[in-house]
Amino acid sequence: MSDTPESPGTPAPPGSPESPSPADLMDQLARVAAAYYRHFAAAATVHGLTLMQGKMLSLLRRPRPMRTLADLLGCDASNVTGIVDRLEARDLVRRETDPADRRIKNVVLTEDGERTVRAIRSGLMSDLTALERLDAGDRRAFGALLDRVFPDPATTG
Amino acid sequence: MSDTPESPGTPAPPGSPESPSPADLMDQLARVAAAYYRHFAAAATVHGLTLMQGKMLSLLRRPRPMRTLADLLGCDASNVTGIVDRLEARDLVRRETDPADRRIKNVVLTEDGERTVRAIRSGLMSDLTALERLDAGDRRAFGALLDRVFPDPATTG
DNA sequence: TATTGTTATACTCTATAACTATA
DNA sequence: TATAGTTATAGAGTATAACAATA
Repeated sequence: MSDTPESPGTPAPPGSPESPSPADLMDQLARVAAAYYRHFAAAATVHGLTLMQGKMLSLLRRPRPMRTLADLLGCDASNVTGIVDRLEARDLVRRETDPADRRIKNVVLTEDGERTVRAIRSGLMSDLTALERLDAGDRRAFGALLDRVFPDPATTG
Repeated sequence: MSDTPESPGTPAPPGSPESPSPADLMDQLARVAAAYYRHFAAAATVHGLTLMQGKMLSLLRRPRPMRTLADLLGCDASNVTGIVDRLEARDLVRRETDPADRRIKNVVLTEDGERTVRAIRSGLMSDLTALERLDAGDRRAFGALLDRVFPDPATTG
């Protein structure tokens, strides 16, 4: 290995009592976000799904209008058509026209889709064994810090 | 807003002293990773760059072989060719053949590329204002927890 | 008129396989 | 032989603009 990806900036030396700077934390968040998606994509690939298809399924704990899915995925509404098309072709989701507003199509998990979502979550969880090793105090602290840095709109507003 | 993305699982009620479960933290990490990339992509878009192009530039604090870039991005080597092509066409990076091993091409930031990287990082940092508001103790605790859950290969090995 | 979802289009990202050139 | 990088290909994700159906 002739080219190690050493961490950027000037992190504190091992065993030092110094705190990382905000910029150091930003770099660490970049690494963590990349690692999370690497694990998630691997868990989705096991079931022949892409990252986006896996994300989509994960959003369907309850039926959602196409439009809402676009907002939650952070992509244009036109993309959702194709992603849902491919999931529907594999019988993982269904489109159901909303009786109250016939413009809206709610996307619903099939039984196969529910099984797949559970399997992806379970596979991901078994990759994140470090979470299981945190004691209750660390979990509370970690959750609180994550929430401070990226406030949850559902919790906040 | 008729369709709120309420958090999954059974999170502790507001003000409760209860700790989130490992599964709750996994969901929170999903939310955080998505939020990080939403901010990062927005910072890259300001400069007319895609998420992958922005990621690529961010890896080039020092020159890197194409192969290493593929490993760091977690994609096939053949993709790097195209991504670097597009960045090179915009004079943000250069390819330089390694004198010691003429098979290797090191990708180097141009001055324009360096400016762009700084601008992206600065734009991202100003989106993550919550990081600036953490005191030294919280930063140290947050960094340590992030490292426990996603160990840094550079620090660990 | 406004909103939901689809289609058409063009571009980017992606993995696979086959290739060139270096080692 | 093995490795670094490229090309060709096909499929998936992406935004934009134009459109139909519904409100």
